[in-house]
Amino acid sequence: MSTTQEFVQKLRHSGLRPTKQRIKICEVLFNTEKTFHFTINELVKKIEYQSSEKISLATVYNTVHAFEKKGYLKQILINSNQSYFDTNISHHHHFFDASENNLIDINNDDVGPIQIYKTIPGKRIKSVEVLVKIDNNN
Amino acid sequence: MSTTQEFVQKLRHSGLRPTKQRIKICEVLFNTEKTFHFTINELVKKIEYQSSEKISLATVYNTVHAFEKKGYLKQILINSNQSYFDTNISHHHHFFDASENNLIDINNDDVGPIQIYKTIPGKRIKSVEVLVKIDNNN
DNA sequence: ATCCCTGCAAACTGTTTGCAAGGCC
DNA sequence: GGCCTTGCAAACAGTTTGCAGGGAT
Repeated sequence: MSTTQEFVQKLRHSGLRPTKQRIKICEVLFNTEKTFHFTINELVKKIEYQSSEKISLATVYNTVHAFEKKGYLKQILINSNQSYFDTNISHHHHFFDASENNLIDINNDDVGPIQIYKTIPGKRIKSVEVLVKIDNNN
Repeated sequence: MSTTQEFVQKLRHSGLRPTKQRIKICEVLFNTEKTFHFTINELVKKIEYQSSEKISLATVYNTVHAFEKKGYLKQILINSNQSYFDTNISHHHHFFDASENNLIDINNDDVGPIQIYKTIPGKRIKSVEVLVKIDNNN
């Protein structure tokens, strides 16, 4: 749990003005025990539900992208018509359950070391992400 | 290199009528030495370039999805506003070069065995895909 | 006072759909 | 002939943009 003051500082520290909307979005995103995945639409609904106030769609997009650029959110790499974001910014992997269109975290510890035996000249590895597709067991 | 006859048979065998458009798309997709990645738009342009005839966008979408369902194409799981497809249907992995928005294949042999130490009850692993993000080395 | 941010609507992009005309079996 | 397929345009969904008004410093 964080206080409003901490969010204000966090925003200031990133060069983002602590507006009412951004603070509200911080509360919805970061005032939880567990990290979670969301789409912009889900986030908008969550905001309305939690505060009975509405934040303009464009503002939500702006803010989410600003937070992603600052490293407070990660964009999830699955192919979908909509963008998924993750409040878990630690390095981790995902199960993608195709039968339910559901995404589940896998901790870095739950994946053995990965060897890549191919290199690209002039390029350096930035991250290695594993996507495990799963299915109903029948 | 394949002949038109082989494409006709391939289509027939899949329960798809061998129309002029589908045969043309087969030629563009499968009459190459190397496999490649593409978006629908790139494919449309490639068709126009190679045959100076235009195939309706809706037909290209239909056909690509039909081919994907039949296993002749794979959809690539990167996050982008557009869908990427791959004519390489063998199990393999990808480098994603963020600085150039470029996707490079990694053969299955070039990735060591991957251990997943987490299971989801009632679910079975269908595939494990690795996405290696790379960067300019400076 | 200045500059940044918000909110609305319009614009845009990739994709899907409905339907009439045409092609394959 | 019957059914599938094509092509066009319209519809659709998610996202971005332009701009006027409002808020933060």
